[in-house]
Amino acid sequence: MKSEIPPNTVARLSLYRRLLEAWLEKGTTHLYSHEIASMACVTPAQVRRDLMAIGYSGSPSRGYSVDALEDSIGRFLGSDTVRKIALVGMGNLGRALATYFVSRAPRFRMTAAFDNDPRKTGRVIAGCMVHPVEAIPGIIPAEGIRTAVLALPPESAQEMADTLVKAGVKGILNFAPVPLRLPGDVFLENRDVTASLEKVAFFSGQPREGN
Amino acid sequence: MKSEIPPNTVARLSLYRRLLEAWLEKGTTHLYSHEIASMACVTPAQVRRDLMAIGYSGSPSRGYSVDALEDSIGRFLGSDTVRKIALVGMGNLGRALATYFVSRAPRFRMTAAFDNDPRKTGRVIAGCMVHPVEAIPGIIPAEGIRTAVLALPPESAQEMADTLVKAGVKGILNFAPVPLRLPGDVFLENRDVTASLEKVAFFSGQPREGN
DNA sequence: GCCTGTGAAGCTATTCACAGCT
DNA sequence: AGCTGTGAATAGCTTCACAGGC
Repeated sequence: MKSEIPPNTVARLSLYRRLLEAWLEKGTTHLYSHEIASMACVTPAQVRRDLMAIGYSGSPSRGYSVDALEDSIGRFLGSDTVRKIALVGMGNLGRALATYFVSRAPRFRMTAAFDNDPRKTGRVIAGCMVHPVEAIPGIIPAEGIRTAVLALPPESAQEMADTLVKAGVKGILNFAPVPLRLPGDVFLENRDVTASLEKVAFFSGQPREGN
Repeated sequence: MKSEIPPNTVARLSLYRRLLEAWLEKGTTHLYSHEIASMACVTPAQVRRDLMAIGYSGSPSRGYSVDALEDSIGRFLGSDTVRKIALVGMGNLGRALATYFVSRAPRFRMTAAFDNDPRKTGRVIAGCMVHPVEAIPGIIPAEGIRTAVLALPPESAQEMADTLVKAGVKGILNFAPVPLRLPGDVFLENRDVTASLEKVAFFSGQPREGN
């Protein structure tokens, strides 16, 4: 095989799609790459490359068909099928994420949530049924869940990640502030909020050249 | 000027530092690059490059002094001085972030929080005094705040970002799921959670080669 | 003229590989 | 022998710039 999709392209496609939906509702039928680029705050060349990656072609005279492109991105990302997600950790961050996903990312289904606190398990919190972590090996394969979000304290993150991978998870979005050691066939995205803030704080101090 | 620090290096330094602190408490005095690398789940060469960037040198025989390195990173990141942060948006995510920072990132001070909901303003929530957004132009310059975290719905994110920049903010950590158009001298880090989840879900489906 | 699609160039980030030190 | 520091190589991502089409 030759062609790989750059991860950043996937993230941008997600954004393009949301922008296109807004235009669809307004009845706009066609957009040029520079118009999409402007809304997404990227360069027009970037937009064309990204669309090239999913094999979608526009017309030089009219640009891209909003309707067909939205559909094309949707099928590429797989959002026409239900994508089941597991959430592990129902602390402050976990609850906020659950609420966020339910209201803002309806294309994902938060199929199951897990926590080790018995005061939380067995209840529905933020729209998600919370199970004890011991139920992971049973529920994940039974539901065919392949994607998990970790919102855990650093102490238990690695252990839960191992449990998830053993149960068949192939992609983890990790909010715990520790690195995870995972097999190479599991996709990992780290969102260490402390490190992000450190980065921003650092460059807020440094003077930067404008563009 | 010639040398620029790679943003990713800054994020990793934040991680190294936290790892070193744990070893300091255990009384370990020296570590080799491959030991730090193993804990951080990166390559030894990456660690040496990162430390080279801050001008810290180890010894081929003993490795890096945990104590001196921790200190060196701290001074480089500026964490010996108080770094004031403003948080804008006290919804579910904002509250979770505030709680998280107060307990897990004590080197940052959440100096002020802002929200436009009158039921929230004037109170202390998650350890932060919440002000109305109209107070931004007064408080930000008075406190000398240069860094802000945005946890807002997409509709108001751009407007609040503009207000913050006008008030002197030079770095924004954006959790709103929209791109922000900002002057080139303002550092921007986007943490669009929907896009992150989309990326992970996409690659959870695709088979990937191991390492 | 102004657009798309895309080879080539340019940047940035990471890893290799080895000289030099102890 | 096994480490660090680093030039050189590689990989990955973004932008340039232009051929080709309406």
